[in-house]
Amino acid sequence: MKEKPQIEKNASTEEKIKEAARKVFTQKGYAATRTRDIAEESGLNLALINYYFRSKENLFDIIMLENIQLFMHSIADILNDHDTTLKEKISVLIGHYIDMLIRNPQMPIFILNEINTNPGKLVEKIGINVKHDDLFIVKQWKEVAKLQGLKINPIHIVMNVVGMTIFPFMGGPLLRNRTGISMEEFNVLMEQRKTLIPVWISAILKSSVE
Amino acid sequence: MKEKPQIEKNASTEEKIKEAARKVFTQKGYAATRTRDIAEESGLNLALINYYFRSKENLFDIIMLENIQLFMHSIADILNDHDTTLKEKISVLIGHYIDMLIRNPQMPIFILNEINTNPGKLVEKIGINVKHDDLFIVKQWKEVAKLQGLKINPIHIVMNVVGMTIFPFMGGPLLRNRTGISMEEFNVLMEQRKTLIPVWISAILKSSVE
DNA sequence: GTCTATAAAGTGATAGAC
DNA sequence: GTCTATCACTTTATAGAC
Repeated sequence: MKEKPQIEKNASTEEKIKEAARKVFTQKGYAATRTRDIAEESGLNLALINYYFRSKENLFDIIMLENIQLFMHSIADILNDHDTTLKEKISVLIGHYIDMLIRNPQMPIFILNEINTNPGKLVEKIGINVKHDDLFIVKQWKEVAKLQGLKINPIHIVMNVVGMTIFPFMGGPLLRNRTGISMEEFNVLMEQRKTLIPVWISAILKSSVE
Repeated sequence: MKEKPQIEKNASTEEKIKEAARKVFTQKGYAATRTRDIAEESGLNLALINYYFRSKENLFDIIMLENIQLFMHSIADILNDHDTTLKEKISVLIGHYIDMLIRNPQMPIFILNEINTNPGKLVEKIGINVKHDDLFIVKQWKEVAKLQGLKINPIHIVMNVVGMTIFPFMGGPLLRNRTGISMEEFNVLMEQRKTLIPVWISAILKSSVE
């Protein structure tokens, strides 16, 4: 996996602007960031932003699309892997996301807030490009559900996995403020959750037999 | 519990502005809302906003403080109730929040986003005003944990309860878009979760004995 | 490609009439 | 208290020199 440096020294001007924009947009949101902020953050001139990207909105769209692709990246591959069990898929997925969220803790709140603020505009850009029913994990779910007699809407399980994985990062700043735990301690807890959440999901499934 | 009408017809001018501001701020966030939006939404004049509230920021602070108080309201009472068990407290809390979130689904993303955007400014205003260790629920947790031999940091349980309860509302717009389920169907799922989440939490606790 | 200067449009806030 | 008109300032975007 390619590591992305905070501000690459010898990057092209275009790339410098994108990196700066990614940082500022993610931190302050679209409306609150000024093109001047991006220029300052990148150490470049204000006019260059329009020279390379034509407009603030266009630059934002590019950044956001990349963010979303990063978020969706490899999900389909994981969910469609024919060589892993259902449980294994869940574990891999959770580990994958927690790793990414430790590096980019502000991403989910940024993405969800922009979706919320601008309903319709962003949602259509998000596509796994795979029909749900074609995913191997759906077949596996149906098998397991039948075998174990699970009486539960799988959407609830999805909500639980995603909520338990992502939410702590969204509430992190507030939580750390209330409890006084440090960023390092917080990340240790998140690392623990990589192994804990799959266990909890198993327990939830066991409690959902009729 | 007092029901709050969307736009009260015979409300005072001050209250009309507050209602409009609450709506627009919650939908678009602080930076993206213009005082003109609030004026238009309230059906009143732009100048009245400054007449009654002096500035956009001051109005926002008032709205946000009320939102946070609504969010925190009665939590301490529930957590400190000497007449309910630990499990009952969790059930009451979840039901309380899901009811509120069905009415105000955008609230969490709004609040968390503003906290994220403006670190420090809002966090200090949020206070349960009760020392954690004084809460009766903490005592109950310790008892239960000792009795059942629970080996788990209670912060994980808090994250799970809050994440499973609140996150679905934050991801709701995206989820509905991807799955095609309607707002009504979504709310039915949320109603189900009032009883399901407590069961799941029990299952998680059972799986956490050493 | 990169910069300075400035146009063009928006935005929070207020003065002053009613 | 409420309105219209307007000021003062910010912000995006571009023209034009280098």
